[in-house]
Amino acid sequence: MPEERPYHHGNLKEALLDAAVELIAETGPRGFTLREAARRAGVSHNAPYRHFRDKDELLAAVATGGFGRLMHAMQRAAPRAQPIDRLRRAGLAYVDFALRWPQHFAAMFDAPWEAKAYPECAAAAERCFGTLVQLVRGAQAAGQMPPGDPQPLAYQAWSIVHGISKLANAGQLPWRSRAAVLRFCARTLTGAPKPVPDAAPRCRP
Amino acid sequence: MPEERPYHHGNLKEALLDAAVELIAETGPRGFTLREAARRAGVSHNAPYRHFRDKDELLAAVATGGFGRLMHAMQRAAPRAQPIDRLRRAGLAYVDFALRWPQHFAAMFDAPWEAKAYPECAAAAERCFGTLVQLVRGAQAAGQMPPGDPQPLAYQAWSIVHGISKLANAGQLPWRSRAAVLRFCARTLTGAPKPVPDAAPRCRP
DNA sequence: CGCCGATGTTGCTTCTGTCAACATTCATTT
DNA sequence: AAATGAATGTTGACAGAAGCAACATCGGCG
Repeated sequence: MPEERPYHHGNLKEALLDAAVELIAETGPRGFTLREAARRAGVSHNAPYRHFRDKDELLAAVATGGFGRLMHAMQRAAPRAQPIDRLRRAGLAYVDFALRWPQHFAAMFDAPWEAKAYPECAAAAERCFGTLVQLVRGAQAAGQMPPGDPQPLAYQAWSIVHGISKLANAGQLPWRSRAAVLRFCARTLTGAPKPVPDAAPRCRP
Repeated sequence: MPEERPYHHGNLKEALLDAAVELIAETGPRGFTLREAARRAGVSHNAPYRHFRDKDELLAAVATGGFGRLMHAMQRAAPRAQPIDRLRRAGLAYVDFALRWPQHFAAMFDAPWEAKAYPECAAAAERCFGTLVQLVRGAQAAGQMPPGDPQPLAYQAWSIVHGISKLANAGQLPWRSRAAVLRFCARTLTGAPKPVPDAAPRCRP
């Protein structure tokens, strides 16, 4: 196996993706630069064009990878807990992911008006959402969520964790530690203090 | 009052802000360019530096204005309805704002890791959140929300509408019309189908 | 009337994305 | 085994943008 990269480097595509992820983690999607990624991969400023049509395609590839990681993080969360708890843990995993790699997360969801042109990325996002729907379905089957179409419920759950993630990353939430934000998220997901509760009379045993 | 701008244009700062808002609405914060803003304002590419330290400061000013508009939109929402309904309407106004000016909304919340350096912008965001807290307080006073510290409740409400706004703008929600997204938001805020209900033994008379 | 600070302009330098032309290597075919 | 063509990388160019410096123009001050 050729460990030396005399001229053809071997797996530039992977190296570029890694460099891009690293760069984005450091300086954000905005500070990210094709040339700097090439520099870090040890190739000339034009080598990336042999593997990606343009800058946006590399960004899209990074986002695609992010959706994969996010999906696995959600799937790994408490795989043998009660279905409803699996869903909650998956939500916490979502927020945890967003807080650990805020820039990567931003690359996945910001500047999407053009990302729509990358079907692989859209498919990865779709799969990611699909696991959420599956989790909701599980909770429904266990009678822990109201029956019916799971999609609206999944979208609602997604909205909550996504909102917390985005606001936290934007520095708009008052908690500074990841643990504190996750506690807030857990409290919100448990629904103890319903965000905007129904005005109907509450049942208290 | 000098209506002519022979050499000194009179109110370049305002004109630049307007041009920037317009430009951002067209091409997004990413496509935004200081030089193009200057071009639209009819001045040379370096005139903006007399009014803003750099590109980011102009962006921050645009974001600051956005927070003001958003706040007013929330305050205008159903000013004489039931407190809990005022809160819901304010949430809908939030999402409506985000959907109507997605790029402006993005300028307010994306790339914030650096926006923190602009105290005016942070203050505007703070005021914006403050009106939300006030609305929650009103609902609490009317007995329509659980008593206690209104801040966590306000943050939860904010997270929901923010999540819906961001996902919708990212094209991740399935509804294509603004009205449909707003209906989804209204349903979510009414809380009829709780997103992730408590797993604790349910009280059923 | 002459000076000064504010505002606007022209002209650079550096960096980036992208195109075009050229170089190197590998695999395959003869 | 030598040659050839497709991948893959490299060098060099150009346009556009951010930002710095030096210069120009204007209004208000003595």
